[in-house]
Amino acid sequence: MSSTVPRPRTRKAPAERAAEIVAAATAVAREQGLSALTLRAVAERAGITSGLVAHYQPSMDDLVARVYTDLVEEEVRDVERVVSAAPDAPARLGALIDTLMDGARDELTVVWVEGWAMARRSDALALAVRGQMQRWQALVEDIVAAGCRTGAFSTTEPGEVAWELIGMIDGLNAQSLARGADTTRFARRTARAAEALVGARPGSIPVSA
Amino acid sequence: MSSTVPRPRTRKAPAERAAEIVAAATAVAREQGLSALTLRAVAERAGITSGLVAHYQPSMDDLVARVYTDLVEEEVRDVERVVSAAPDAPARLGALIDTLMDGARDELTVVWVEGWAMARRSDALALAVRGQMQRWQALVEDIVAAGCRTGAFSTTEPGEVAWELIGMIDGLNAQSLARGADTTRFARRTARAAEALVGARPGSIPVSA
DNA sequence: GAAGTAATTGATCTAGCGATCAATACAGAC
DNA sequence: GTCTGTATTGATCGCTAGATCAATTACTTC
Repeated sequence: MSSTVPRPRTRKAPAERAAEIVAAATAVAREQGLSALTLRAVAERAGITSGLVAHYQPSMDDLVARVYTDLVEEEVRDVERVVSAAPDAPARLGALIDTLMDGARDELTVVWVEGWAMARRSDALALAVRGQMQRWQALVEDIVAAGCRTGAFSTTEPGEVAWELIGMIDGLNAQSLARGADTTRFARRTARAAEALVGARPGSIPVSA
Repeated sequence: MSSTVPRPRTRKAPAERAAEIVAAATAVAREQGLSALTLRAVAERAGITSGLVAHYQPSMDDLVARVYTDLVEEEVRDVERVVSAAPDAPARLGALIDTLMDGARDELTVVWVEGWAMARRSDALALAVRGQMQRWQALVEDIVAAGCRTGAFSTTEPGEVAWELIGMIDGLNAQSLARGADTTRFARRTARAAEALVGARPGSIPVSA
């Protein structure tokens, strides 16, 4: 029976439509993870046909990489803003630990855990993941290097320490995701570990949690 | 043309065949990751039909969970053996860090990164992941608690510290996997962080790397 | 107001997934 | 040597994925 009523068409400028599609994809990824990014899921979210999504996106792999990049970039900017509000290097490192472990970022944790896994089958995504990791590393290295100049920290390898700090925090977030536990209670202890890594006086990195 | 030559049949005892299938699946997972565990991939590896794999495995989700459990359990036993060879708690913690970060476990890192990601869509796997995480935690907690009794460590929460140590190490391994970098160079620094966490004298946890 | 451009649809193709099952042929019991 | 139970095959179903494309229709332009 119900001879399908033809879907009303809304014709938009290519740039606008393309932006909408990326926005829809980003929303899907945020809510359901990167692996939920299918041609059809994005289309439904954007209120269009899967064919149109494909028309604007040469391949799904590319879209996934793009969305990953966008999401993480936004997070890095957020954290950058929070961190730069703190007065000195120890306070900044504390603020970094606080924000990254306050449990308000579970959606993003899902995104990059899936990103790590999926990157093994997608060159585009692998590239994106490596690129965003370097953003994080640069952000943290800046803080550590600044602390060294002040004399608050004393490591001779801020770059390496930065990698280690990120790895630690990411690992704890991923673990909490898998366990369904809260990351917050690890913040204080993580600050102690961070002091050892950057060579700061014990207790000099403040965390609020 | 080529009327397909019928495949020769080898009839085996159910228990034997079942074991073969699990073994084949484990091999596939080790070499290509958990996400490569398909009915057909396992069948090809075992030299049988996909139908037979399905016959012995009620569902693929279960097989994945089973393989995950087997692989991680084997790793835990390996590490347990290595660790118990060390004379005291600090040496054991050092040995733990050494083995887990010597780069010889990349295949396993792939397995549990994928495990974390896939667990979100498979209850059976989620259960397995949580179970194996607790195994790890128990192993590490034992070491930390022993160190506390000796006086080498001084934390009042060995269980929590154990979770944190595991999270750290896992995160660093996952990061190295994604970056294509070597984890080994983080071992020494990780030992310093571990000392801060367990409350040990700086430099008291030995690492060989 | 007409014409042409191109954004959009909807149907379709191929591929791979887990799962199911009638038919087959192997191995052990007698 | 024969029989019988069942391990095993091979074909198939239903589903979802990415991708492609002719047909359609909504805009812009003149």
